[in-house]
Amino acid sequence: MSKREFVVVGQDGADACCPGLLGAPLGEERAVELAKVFKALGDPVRLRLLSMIASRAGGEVCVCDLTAAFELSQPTISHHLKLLRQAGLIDCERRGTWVYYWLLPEMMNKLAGMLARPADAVEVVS
Amino acid sequence: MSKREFVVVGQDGADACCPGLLGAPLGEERAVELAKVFKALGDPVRLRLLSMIASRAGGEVCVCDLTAAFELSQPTISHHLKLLRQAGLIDCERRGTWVYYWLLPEMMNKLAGMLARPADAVEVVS
DNA sequence: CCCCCATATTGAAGTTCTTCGATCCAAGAC
DNA sequence: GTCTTGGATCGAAGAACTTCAATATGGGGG
Repeated sequence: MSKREFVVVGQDGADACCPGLLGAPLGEERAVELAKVFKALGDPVRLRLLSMIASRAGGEVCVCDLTAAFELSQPTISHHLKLLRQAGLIDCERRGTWVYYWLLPEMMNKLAGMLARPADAVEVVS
Repeated sequence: MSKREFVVVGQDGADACCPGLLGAPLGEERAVELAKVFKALGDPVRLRLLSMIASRAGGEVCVCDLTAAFELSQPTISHHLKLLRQAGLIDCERRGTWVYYWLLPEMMNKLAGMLARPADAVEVVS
């Protein structure tokens, strides 16, 4: 067994996001947090929900439209939306009878930054 | 229920990657494929493994080093490495007694591109 | 040839995830 | 107030995931 050790760089404060996955070994805490978000993306239904929400022109989608787009029960869609919201990927608001969801681009940018190679990661134009 | 429909743009051929999550609603097939990759990233152990592999200077890591870095059994690490490999994120080769793993940057770039906003997505400098 | 070491595979136990039907809550219409 | 409709929550069933001990495989060394 080649005796080399891994120096962990991770956890540089609550929201400091920047070494990325590819720059230095991830600390366990940060890995647990990041994994929650990727896990939220790890389901076809949730990916399609997110994509529908993100690509809608006005920036907002009514739950009724989302539910109608799948052959799944309404509670199931509601559950997936909840997971996406808990992952920090979307948010919602009730307006009268309907509830509208929209994308939170910060989290998407953060993830994209984590995946990009260190050289490319700098470039997240907001 | 507001009667609007979603036009699916998805599946533009095997590996055409480009509308991204945020540009147009994802087709089911593409969602299923993408979800597999994100699911592979949705576990803290696998995230750390990937990060260790990606950040290692020489570009390659011996399994023995990876196994030593966790308090998990050797079969468990082996299983996680297999999932990462099946997701197209890493590859490996046996050289004598040891097996070495390395990152496949194409998949990382593809994912980063999917998450980036359409405007930003163009910029994957190889 | 037989033994040893590094990984992979198998099989099983416990946990978590996905989904549903049933039910509850919020808000508008009457 | 009562009714209706959109959406969230609850509880349960089945599938999938994580982990381990045991075992198999592949190569080098004696």
